[in-house]
Amino acid sequence: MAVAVDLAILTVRSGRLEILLVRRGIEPYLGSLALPGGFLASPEEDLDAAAARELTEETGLAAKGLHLEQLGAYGAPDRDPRGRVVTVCYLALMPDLPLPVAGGDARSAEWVPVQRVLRRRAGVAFDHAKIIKDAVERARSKLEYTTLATAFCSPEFSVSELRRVYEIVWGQPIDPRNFHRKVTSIEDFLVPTGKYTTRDGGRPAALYRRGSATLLHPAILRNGTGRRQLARLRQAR
Amino acid sequence: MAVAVDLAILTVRSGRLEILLVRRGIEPYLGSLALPGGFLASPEEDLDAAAARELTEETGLAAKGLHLEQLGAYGAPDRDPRGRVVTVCYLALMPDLPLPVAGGDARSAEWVPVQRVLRRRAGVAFDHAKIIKDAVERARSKLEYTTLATAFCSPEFSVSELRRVYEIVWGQPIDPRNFHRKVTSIEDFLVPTGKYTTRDGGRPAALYRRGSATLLHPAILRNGTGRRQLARLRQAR
DNA sequence: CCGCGTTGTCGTCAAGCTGACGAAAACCGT
DNA sequence: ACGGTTTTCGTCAGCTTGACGACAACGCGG
Repeated sequence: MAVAVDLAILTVRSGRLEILLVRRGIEPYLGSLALPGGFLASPEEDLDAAAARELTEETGLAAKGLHLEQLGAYGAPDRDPRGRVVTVCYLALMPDLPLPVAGGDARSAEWVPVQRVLRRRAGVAFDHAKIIKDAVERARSKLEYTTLATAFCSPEFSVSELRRVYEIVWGQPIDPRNFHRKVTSIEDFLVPTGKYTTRDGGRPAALYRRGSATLLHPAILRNGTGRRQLARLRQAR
Repeated sequence: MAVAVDLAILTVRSGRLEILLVRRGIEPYLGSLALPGGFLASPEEDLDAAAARELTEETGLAAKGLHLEQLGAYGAPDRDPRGRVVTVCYLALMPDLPLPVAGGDARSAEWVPVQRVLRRRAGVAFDHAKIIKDAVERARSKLEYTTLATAFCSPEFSVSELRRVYEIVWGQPIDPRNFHRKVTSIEDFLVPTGKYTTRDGGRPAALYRRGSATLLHPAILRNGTGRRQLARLRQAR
């Protein structure tokens, strides 16, 4: 039985959540889009190490420093026409970096808006649509209770850049003032650099670096599901 | 490369969180405790289906109705001395039911307090200690924001039985009055049966069934990490 | 049958968090 | 200098939370 490792690499780019897909150069699904990945290089290779290796091969970037976590194993018997393949999928988050065009592999890699995949406007190979759906949902929910959103930001970022990450990943607007109050009050989430930027126009924004915190307390909750939200909707009719 | 499916079956029993382990009847690790599990029965078997099958084999209970979710894949190259084995582990939660002694397999199954494993007072085979640690942590955190605690309860249960589940899994006391207010105010979490029980002594307690809700809003947070908790600790010195 | 311990349920209150929103600060380009 | 824009600080009502008092409703032992 074959074991493969696939990667769901997400980024926030040009105002959208996008995922890195490759155009397959071999059968099956020749020519369609698919998650980057491959079979284990050697029987001695650790799963996590294989994922890191693939990540470097596809993006040309050191896996070090990038967030990489296991998403889950997918093993429906008919998911690969070549036979039984179980794939262990990993989720990676990265800032919008220029990719060293077409990874080490001959296959060409491209950023695809996840909405295109989720709305079935872009067909993907195997059961990768389902995997991408899971990856996006994992990212969305992890923004709520971890500091993972900073993984989408460059090393130094402003509060509004962080807010834009939340808005784009969740697909809903967030009040800038309340967001600012919240994130700056969480200990060890953001550490000030003392520097300022005006790259968004307007008043200069303070730049921060990631702090040591990994869990958010209290969490930053999405709207739409909380009871307060529901109560308001009921009131408003 | 071999693919196995293992099970971390948790229950709340005699005031503790316990896990179902089997004593191995074959090498390697003959005689030690290990998670129940096995290799895929056939190349056509789905991972989820294999997990459900193992669950039935080991507990004699229909997997239907029990909570079963994937925990993750474990694939360190040296985790099995026989060679390269990737195992996909599943987490199952169940109420304290009498097991039809020693599952279908010849191996004997027994409930082991997780504390015994986590504190290394009970050695377990392979990398199963790590898996069990992950399973317990998953269960603990899922109690916070899902209705999963009811999976540890019998079909009809009182608020205090539910509270005891939280107290035992989290290992910390919870105020009965606040807990009662909270869980009864969450919509579709508990549906009253109209029946009452006195099995805990004292005033009869209303019996409830699981409601249709799966997510808790707002979440029931563990103590010890929230900022309010921290603030209080600082105050108290 | 009557107190008493036990457990379940309802209330109250202060403190904290959240969402909605006003307003000022500090930059840009014209 | 003057709007336009973005950032940041405040304010306020409404809700949730934790701590805790009070009472209800059982079983039990005397």
